[in-house]
Amino acid sequence: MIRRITLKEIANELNVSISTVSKSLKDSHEIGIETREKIKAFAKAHNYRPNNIALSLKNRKTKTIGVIIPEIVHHFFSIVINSIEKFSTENGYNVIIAVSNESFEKEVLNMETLANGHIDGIIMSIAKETLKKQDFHHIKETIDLGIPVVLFDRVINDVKCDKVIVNDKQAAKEATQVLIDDKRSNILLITSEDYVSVGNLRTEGYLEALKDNDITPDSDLIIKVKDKKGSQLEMSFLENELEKVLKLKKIDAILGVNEIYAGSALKVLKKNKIKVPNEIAIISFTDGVISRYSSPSLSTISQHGEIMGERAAKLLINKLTGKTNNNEHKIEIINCSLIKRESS
Amino acid sequence: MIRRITLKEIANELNVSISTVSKSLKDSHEIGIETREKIKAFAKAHNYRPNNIALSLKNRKTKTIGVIIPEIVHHFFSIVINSIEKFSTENGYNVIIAVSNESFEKEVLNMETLANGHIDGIIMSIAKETLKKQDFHHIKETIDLGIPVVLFDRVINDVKCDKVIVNDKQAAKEATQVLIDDKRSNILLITSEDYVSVGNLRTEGYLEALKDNDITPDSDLIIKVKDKKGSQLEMSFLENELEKVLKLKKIDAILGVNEIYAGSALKVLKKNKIKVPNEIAIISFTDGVISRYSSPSLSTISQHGEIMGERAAKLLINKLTGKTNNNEHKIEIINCSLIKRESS
DNA sequence: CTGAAAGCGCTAACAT
DNA sequence: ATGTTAGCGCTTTCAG
Repeated sequence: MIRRITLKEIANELNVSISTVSKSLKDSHEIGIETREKIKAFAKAHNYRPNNIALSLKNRKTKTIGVIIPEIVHHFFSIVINSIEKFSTENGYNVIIAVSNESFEKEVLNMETLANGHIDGIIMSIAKETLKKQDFHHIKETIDLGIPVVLFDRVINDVKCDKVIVNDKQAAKEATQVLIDDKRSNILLITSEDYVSVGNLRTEGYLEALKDNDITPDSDLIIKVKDKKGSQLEMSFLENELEKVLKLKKIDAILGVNEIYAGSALKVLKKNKIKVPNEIAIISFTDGVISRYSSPSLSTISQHGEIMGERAAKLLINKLTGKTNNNEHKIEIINCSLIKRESS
Repeated sequence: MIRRITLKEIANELNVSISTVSKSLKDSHEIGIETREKIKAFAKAHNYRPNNIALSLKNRKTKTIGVIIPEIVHHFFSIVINSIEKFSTENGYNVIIAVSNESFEKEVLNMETLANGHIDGIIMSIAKETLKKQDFHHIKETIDLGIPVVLFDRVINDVKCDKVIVNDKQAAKEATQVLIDDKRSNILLITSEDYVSVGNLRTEGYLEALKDNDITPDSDLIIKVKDKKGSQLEMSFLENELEKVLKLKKIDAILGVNEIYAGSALKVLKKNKIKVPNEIAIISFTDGVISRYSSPSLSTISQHGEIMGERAAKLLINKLTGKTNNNEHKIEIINCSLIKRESS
């Protein structure tokens, strides 16, 4: 951002006007071929680069997309980011990332900074704390300002914008059915607290599957992992609860709403010398690295993060380029798929 | 970026000049308390936000930092990013991310876009392909343009800039020594190809430890994982090689230069019913999620990604704010630490 | 105390 | 074919 040569300097050096330079560099036929070439040569020699900031000011767009995610050290979100980044770059957009760290305050702050700043639109997944508070004014305000927003994965109903989600409920139902078909009927669900939209939907799917098979749900068989600051704490909470259940009840399967829960559960089972999948089968959401490298490897429900990212980016860019109307709001639903590994 | 109210509009509404508005909003004492308050009230009522693009143009700085990493779906890099993001935000900087995906071309492209664009400085870790090609012109050019660059983890010598690295060689040596002290002398090293700086240093450390203990290195006991497009391929290469070695040689320990290698090795050992750590102990670089959730969990060498990120950001911001001279170049070395788990 | 004007780098409509 | 000018939104110096 320092000494790069400007149009003005080129103009001065060559004793022409700034606009002549500008036009020449755009190869405008308004300018005589001779001067044009001379100017282009000079510019190239001096490694001229247009100042994008000035362009942004003029065009009222920055060609960059803001992404707000709850966590980045997280397999699913990093996959999505990667995919957003890829698709956006291909379409001439930069990506700027902000992490809310599951905090409402930070999310609002991020939103403000991005909205006042160098972005044309926002793609986001909502922080847990925000979901809990049910306070979405920042998102609404951003949209009111005319900045398009696309929500993915953790979305909410009462904000009007494009959304990309996964068929959470259905996928959970199907996974549960797979376990039931495998003659397992005491299925433990490890889920998040109710306000987390996706956790909630997955819980519903689980319950529906039980109902369809005339299995009475047992509230002891549902562990809702309490949010703590720091995943370490959450995990020890989960481990304690699980130990308790194991003593209390006979269970033959576990459905986890994400792979950290399932991975931690697996550790507990091993500690208790319980055979997986013989005694207890496991299926989990999030097809990440834990699932693949644990042993036995975990059967998972892939949420297809790459597709999510790409769809979200596509929706946003379509809005940005005016391909879709600002008042229409699409909801794209991506179908999960079950990846069978050793744990089921 | 659409209808937000501008100074000009406020000025018109209130029949004052733009500069009066500007000054009032900055609470300048030049302006009478009365008009000042009136203007501030009006601005607040209309939710006035300064246009950061205009500010950037004026100040010739954007208050954003560009980060280029080889991969984002990667525990270590995501930790670093997270930390950079955190520290930068605290200091009033935004972070914009670009992923080279280990490709030289993409890295150069990213660099160009960032350098012409909305950033004041760059933090980066170099792509494998770039290391292989030994072509660093893009980095040098960026620096010549007056844009400060900080390199981390995968760095190179012949570029003059700040760097943050880890004592790779020493850490590898110490880890090897730990294995040797545990009466293991047939230690298999799983490393990357030579041009990857960190892999190379770690290999050196391994060799030195052997030498110090009068163990003759055996080239059969060094697997250099070939780069392939797609980590799946790399892993099957690694698995094949490892199977071969297991048949050929008696080994009692493995040192992996990252946790993916170690995790994959662990899978192979299990498949072959080899007891870890009894028959073969494992230590690996990268203290990530694989190490923690595999079983047995892996002893790892933590590279302290949070510290790296913070240091890198601090170095850059110090340059940006003029706290340090543009011509001095610091190299910060972070000490790894060995985290003992079940595999050793 | 308030305002006019220049300028950051660029584009584009409008002269010449 | 080339140049002048206004303007994107803001800050800041200098006049009034």
